[in-house]
Amino acid sequence: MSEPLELPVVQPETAERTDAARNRERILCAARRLFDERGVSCVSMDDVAEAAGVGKGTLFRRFGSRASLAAAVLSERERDFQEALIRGEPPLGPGAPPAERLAAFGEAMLDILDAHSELMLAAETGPARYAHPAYAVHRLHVTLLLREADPVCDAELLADTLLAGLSAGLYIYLREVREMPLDRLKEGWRETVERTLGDGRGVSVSA
Amino acid sequence: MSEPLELPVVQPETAERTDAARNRERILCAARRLFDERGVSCVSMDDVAEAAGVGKGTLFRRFGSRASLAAAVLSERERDFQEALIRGEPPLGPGAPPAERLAAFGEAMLDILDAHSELMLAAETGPARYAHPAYAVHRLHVTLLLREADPVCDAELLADTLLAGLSAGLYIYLREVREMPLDRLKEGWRETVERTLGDGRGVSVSA
DNA sequence: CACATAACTGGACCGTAGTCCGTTTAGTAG
DNA sequence: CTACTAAACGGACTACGGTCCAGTTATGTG
Repeated sequence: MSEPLELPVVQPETAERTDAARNRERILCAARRLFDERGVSCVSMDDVAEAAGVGKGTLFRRFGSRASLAAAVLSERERDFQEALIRGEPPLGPGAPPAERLAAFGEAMLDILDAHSELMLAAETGPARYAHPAYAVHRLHVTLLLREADPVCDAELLADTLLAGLSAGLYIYLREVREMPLDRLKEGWRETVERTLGDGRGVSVSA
Repeated sequence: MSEPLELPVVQPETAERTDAARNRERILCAARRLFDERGVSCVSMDDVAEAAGVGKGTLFRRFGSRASLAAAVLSERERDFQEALIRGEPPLGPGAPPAERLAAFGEAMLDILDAHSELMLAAETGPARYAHPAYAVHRLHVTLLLREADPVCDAELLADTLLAGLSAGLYIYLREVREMPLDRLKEGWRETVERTLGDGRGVSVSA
């Protein structure tokens, strides 16, 4: 409690030049539009550069990779989500017991995946997922909840393991290949959380 | 018990022409050697084709993609592993209680990852992991163990979730970026299995 | 305003995975 | 042995992600 966590928000040390800022906006805008129109996988980086009216070099200077561009397009959602985790209403935000917060976290992630799976898949290509600051935030959040609920567990490791179950690749496979409905995935997540944090099965909950 | 499972072994419906078989061997041999010499990520498909003395078209005709070639190179290990799962000694093979078999399964997978992480990463690029027959075998194995240990759980979903924690991408991240030793990952897996299958905490095991 | 300089720009360029298709060859039937 | 055909072959080709660098421009300073 108190100072919840220092978020690893990326603060540019040097202010951006005005033309650079303008191009960043153009690129993000064009990317959002194209991804929306054609589907993420049918949009190449050249397409984005051309639609934004900038050179390819500029595009890659701003957003080092395709995965990173996808992540940038997602960043607003992610900002809202992080806000809800840290300062929002329970059970997602502070106030609820850790097991409930963890359950709510997963369900919220699944909703985001449901809405943006293609984009999130593009954002976690290769090692990109673990390198992204958003992942670090999620990991820290889950780690703290686990540690709070059960101080003796290996929370650091368990957090990464649990988050693996919320990857976009797995989500798309479960939904599209295995044809599981969203509700089943949410129920499964709740089950996993209960089992992981000990839902009191057997252990008297009368306290 | 009795007929354990029908394994989805890929049986070519038409016999391979002798030149085709020869080229397959050449390719596998060259790939194994190059991967070993330079590291998987420093070997291109052109390199493999040239070293094998075949054209690129032939290479892709035999092994539809890079991921698939990597999987083929791994196939012997995988065959031995599957053999051990189905007919080997307990606790990996039949005979031990499901929770112990599941723990042993994960530890064995972690050993394989330890030995072949680069190759396995290459084999699970993109959606390849879930499409590969080996994944189907692992999934079925874990599903059956879960169902046996706890008939009321959603074993199908839980199996995929647990296997997500054994992906090559996560493994490499945990080992190389987070610098966790192999033993810690094994211990974490055991912990996860215990929590998932109820290690008897509270619930009387006297039955 | 003139200058210096650091940041930005665009597009030519590179290596790679994967495709296409005209040519060659293994296997078979007569 | 010859002829035929389906399969296999190989390398030119494409599309894409990502890099490089010579030229341009925004911005602070005298």
